Amino acid sequence: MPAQAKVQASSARPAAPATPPLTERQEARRRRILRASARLAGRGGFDAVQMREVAESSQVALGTLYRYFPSKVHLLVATMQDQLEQMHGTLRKKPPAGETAAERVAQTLMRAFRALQREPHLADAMVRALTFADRSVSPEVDQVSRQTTAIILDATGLDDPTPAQLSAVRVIEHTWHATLITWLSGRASIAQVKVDIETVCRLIDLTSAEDARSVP
Amino acid sequence: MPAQAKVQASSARPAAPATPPLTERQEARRRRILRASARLAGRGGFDAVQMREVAESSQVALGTLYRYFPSKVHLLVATMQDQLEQMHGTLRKKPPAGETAAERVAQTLMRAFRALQREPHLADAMVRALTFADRSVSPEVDQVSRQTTAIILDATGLDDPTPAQLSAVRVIEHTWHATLITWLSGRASIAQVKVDIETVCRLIDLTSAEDARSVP
DNA sequence: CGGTAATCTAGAACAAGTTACAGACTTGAT
DNA sequence: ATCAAGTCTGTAACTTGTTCTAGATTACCG
Repeated sequence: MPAQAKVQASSARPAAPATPPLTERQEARRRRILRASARLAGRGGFDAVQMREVAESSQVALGTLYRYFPSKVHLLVATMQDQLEQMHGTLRKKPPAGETAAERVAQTLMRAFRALQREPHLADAMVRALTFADRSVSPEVDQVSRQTTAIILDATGLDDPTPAQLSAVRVIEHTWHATLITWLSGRASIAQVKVDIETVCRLIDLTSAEDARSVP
Repeated sequence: MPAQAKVQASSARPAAPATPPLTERQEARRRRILRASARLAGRGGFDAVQMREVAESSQVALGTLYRYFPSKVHLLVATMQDQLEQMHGTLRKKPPAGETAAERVAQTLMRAFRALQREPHLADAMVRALTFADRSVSPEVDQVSRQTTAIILDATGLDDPTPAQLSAVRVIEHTWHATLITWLSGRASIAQVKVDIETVCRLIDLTSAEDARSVP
């Protein structure tokens, strides 16, 4: 185990744990790496993101790449964080129109789904990395999870979710990832994905209705 | 691409596609490999299943191992098929006691969950392989999916599920895998897993109620 | 039984993730 | 401006999944 201080992700995230601030050049390196990663993933998916090539493509030595991102999975999960942030920004701009929370969430997720469809290889690389991640990547995966939760909660319009609603959101999130993977590996059609997303989203209305009933 | 005929899985599965029958020694080899795979996975999880070691441990040459299972992921997915079959057998013996279908499914899944808990490393290896699998493993992954669906449908007691119910079952299945992974990577407690499983299982009752209403 | 095609073995070779290391470059404090 | 500590670079080495090859062995057919 090397005793060097690990460079951690840092950007517009609010609750970042004690991260030594990066210099401008370091921030620039980090961005170059993430950009190269996304570009390569956009071509052949997970396998096309080769660490040597990422390093070369972002004009950074291999050792440096590993200092910034301690493994390929870390790199791809960070890439996903990055893309999710952008997506959250985009989705915020056009809030979903729907009667029920379920409709709004389903609509938002399908919108996100279509965005990812445009770059299926990139989506593949990111989601595979996410579900393949082991304990050593937990903090980063958690961060992605929080970001996704935020997107879903945004769509519901809820601002003080109950535990039951949070559970529903987690289930929706899981379903979103799983359907994405299933579609990416060609085992489900878009139509089926849509149906399943809509099915799971009803859990939001279900839990909301019950909470309303039990707190008169 | 090698032009050799690929040896395919074959055991008590009903709808196996044209698979040349294996000789006794071949069947024995296949079992030795699966046993070694499960044993190694039971120790260190995904990483501990090293192809050379599986080969050595099952007294088979590396090339032969690859003839039976064309990649590590194929091997682990096949291992999962194998374990699932056993588990389905076990679960059948004690049908779940519960008022609603949702309760019975949740109970069955938690029972399966506890079974996997006993060998967390093995579970880790299998589920990680399952979600990491790419298109080339689709048939095998589909088979695992069908097996899981069968377990869930068994628990519901339904014998002629509607499309809406099948969608609910898929969502439940996805949630089961995802919660398993989340628990295995230490990002969720058993309590949370239980809550989420119970949450998603209500979809079964929900869809059943609606189908009943629309077909008076 | 004899022959032939398929299968198996042992081991080398290759690919990509990861680690190690020596020397050059930056940064920050004095 | 200078020095010490920390970073970055270039490169080689190591690990493990995967492929390849040549030569045994086995299974099957007449």
